[in-house]
Amino acid sequence: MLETKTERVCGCAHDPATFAARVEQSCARDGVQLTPLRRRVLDIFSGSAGPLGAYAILEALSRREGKQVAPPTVYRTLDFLLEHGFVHKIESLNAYAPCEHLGHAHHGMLAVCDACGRSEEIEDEAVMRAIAATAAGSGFMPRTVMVEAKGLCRRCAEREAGATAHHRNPGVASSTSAPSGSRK
Amino acid sequence: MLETKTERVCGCAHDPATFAARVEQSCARDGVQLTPLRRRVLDIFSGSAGPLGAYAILEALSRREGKQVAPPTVYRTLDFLLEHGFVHKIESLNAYAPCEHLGHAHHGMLAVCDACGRSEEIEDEAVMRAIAATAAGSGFMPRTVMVEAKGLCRRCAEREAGATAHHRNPGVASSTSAPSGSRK
DNA sequence: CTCCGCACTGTTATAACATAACAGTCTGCC
DNA sequence: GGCAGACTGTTATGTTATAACAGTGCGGAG
Ligand SMILES: [Zn+2]
Ligand SMILES: [Zn+2]
Ligand SMILES: [Zn+2]
Ligand SMILES: [Zn+2]
Repeated sequence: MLETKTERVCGCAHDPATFAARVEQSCARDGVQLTPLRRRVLDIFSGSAGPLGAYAILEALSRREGKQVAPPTVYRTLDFLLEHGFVHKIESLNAYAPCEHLGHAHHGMLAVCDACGRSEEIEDEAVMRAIAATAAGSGFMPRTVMVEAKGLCRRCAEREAGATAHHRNPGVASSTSAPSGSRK
Repeated sequence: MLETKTERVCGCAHDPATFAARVEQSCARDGVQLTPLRRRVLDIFSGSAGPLGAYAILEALSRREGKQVAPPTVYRTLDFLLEHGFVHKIESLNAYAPCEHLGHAHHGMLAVCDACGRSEEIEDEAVMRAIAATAAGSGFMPRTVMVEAKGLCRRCAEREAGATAHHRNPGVASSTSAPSGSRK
């Protein structure tokens, strides 16, 4: 919610605040039906600093609508967004994150920060080629491939390095827990 | 349960039937405590043709013990096996599979067959190097990496190719559902 | 215009996956 | 004996996801 715009190699703007608007344009262009409900869920993603669990979305939605929303409503919306590649599921977190590379037929590697809970989607043509090659070598024909890494994002890694340099702090900065409805 | 021994590049025997015995040896060598309960769970893995969900293990265990077993019993056993690298969790399936590369400090890619439900663990030094490089390029410091592929294993791919060649069968061979407690 | 199908949403109930918290047992050590 | 630690049992509950069916609104065929 504090972070905006980070430049990447691919050159596209990943400003979370404009995520919903960009998806909206994409839908208009492709004749895909972006209903009010779906749009509200996109807004919720736009306003989040990290991946969201289905039930976190459910709560945000309930707050926004002023009345209780049921799980299938959320899961159906997520199905729609997943099918169209507007969001990705992070399996190791049971959470969902907005796609940061809308439009590219990217094959993304998801990197999740253990410290701040944010996720980022890294372009990785080389990784996917390596995986395809390895799979082919064993006779396996992949249809979908998922790569998820956990570790420290640049910001958190730098902050931690600084902390240890200053006062030899052994405790990990994990009091800064995940920003939104996911645990583990 | 029908399949035995498949030879791989790495040269180690992956016979599921001997999985429990091999883990047992490993524990004896390392002074790790392999209790009867843990051993029974290993046996259950040995007797399975594919990944097992926690509740599938629970049921198998309950049957074997003759009395109802509770979830924590299973999850604690799985924790033990995971910690020691004897089994892996397949996040995209919420299921667990025996390690096929006991002993190697492997970094495995898990390949799950959509048709027969089996999983295999493929060695992939190159993939892990590519991932590390990609991550480094974006400033991310990975601690753990997960690679999961879904598609067709060699056997199923061949069978399907044969089927389509013979009578132009459009229906996927998905009636041959997953072998054990997992869906999706 | 009417009827129908289709896409979307609402609602209730339940399935599937996972953990918290506390109690009991056994074993080895002081 | 008394105690600590590792393991297991037990009860209850939390979290994630889906099944099944009902209602609504809209556009096109007849
Ligand atoms: Zn993406
Ligand atoms: Zn971070
Ligand atoms: Zn392994
Ligand atoms: Zn197969």
